[in-house]
Amino acid sequence: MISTKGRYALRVMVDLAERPGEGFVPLRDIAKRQGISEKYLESILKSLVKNGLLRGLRGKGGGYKLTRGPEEYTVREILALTEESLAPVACLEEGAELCPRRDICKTLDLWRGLYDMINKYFDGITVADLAAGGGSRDI
Amino acid sequence: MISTKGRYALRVMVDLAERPGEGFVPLRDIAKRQGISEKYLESILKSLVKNGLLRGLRGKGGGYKLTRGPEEYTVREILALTEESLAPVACLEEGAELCPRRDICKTLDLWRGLYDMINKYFDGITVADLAAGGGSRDI
DNA sequence: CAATAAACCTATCGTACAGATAGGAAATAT
DNA sequence: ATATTTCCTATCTGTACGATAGGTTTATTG
Repeated sequence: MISTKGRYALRVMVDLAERPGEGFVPLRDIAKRQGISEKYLESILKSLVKNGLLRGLRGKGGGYKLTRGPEEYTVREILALTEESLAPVACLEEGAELCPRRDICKTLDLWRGLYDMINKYFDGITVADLAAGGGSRDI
Repeated sequence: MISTKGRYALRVMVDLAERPGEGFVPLRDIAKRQGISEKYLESILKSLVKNGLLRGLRGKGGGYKLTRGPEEYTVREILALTEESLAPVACLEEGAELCPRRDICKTLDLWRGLYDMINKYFDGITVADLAAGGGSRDI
């Protein structure tokens, strides 16, 4: 289950991708457009800045901007930062202690296959894809 | 994230599938083999019985048995019972209130695609597949 | 009929984490 | 100087996961 943190992070990235050349965009504007609490969003953007996906500038005229082109961010990269883990089961999480049943477990391959599939899916979609494709296709 | 409930349920189904023609298998034996607390497992099996995936018989010589052939249970069916929801995001859960941003949301299609993919994956694997294929392939 | 073995039922509990809120400190512009 | 904005730290609440405990009903067996 993807948390609001990850979902909000993606929406912010798309929001910024839709404003190329506008320089630094203040959190306030993003939060208002996206209908997300400013304070909560702040904590999310902090981790994106810390990991170099965004640049933040303080003071008047400050805000946030992308550090690369939208096509250079994969969905996976963003979710990996904001989610605790993308692994579908605890025993596949990084740093998990080795399951004593791993050699006889009849379900382990099921989870490995799922994990692989999800990772590939998220790897294959960029912020640019979301900005271009998403939204109301149901016309 | 799949909970222990769903993971344990699958392991129990496979465990029973590996014992065809043994009649009713007591919870005690399953729990011991799988290394799971009896009491906890009990609550999981209850829901499987209630939904007709297993038959339970009380009293001496009682236990649990499959109600169909192992190839007639899909993984999805089992997980759907034990997991609260398989939807990757809250807005896709059944009975969720309609998101007011659903027509402009740039990420909704991303989640729909993921949900579809996961459902198809789980639909395509049966308990018989798990019993046959899983485990140590790394020989 | 008594004893035993098993599923069934109800209630409780601790812990962790998601989701959020609040208040202030530091930096940048005008 | 003042306004604006990110940055930092701390705190709070509800909820669901994961588990445990004790008792009740049903069936078999000697």
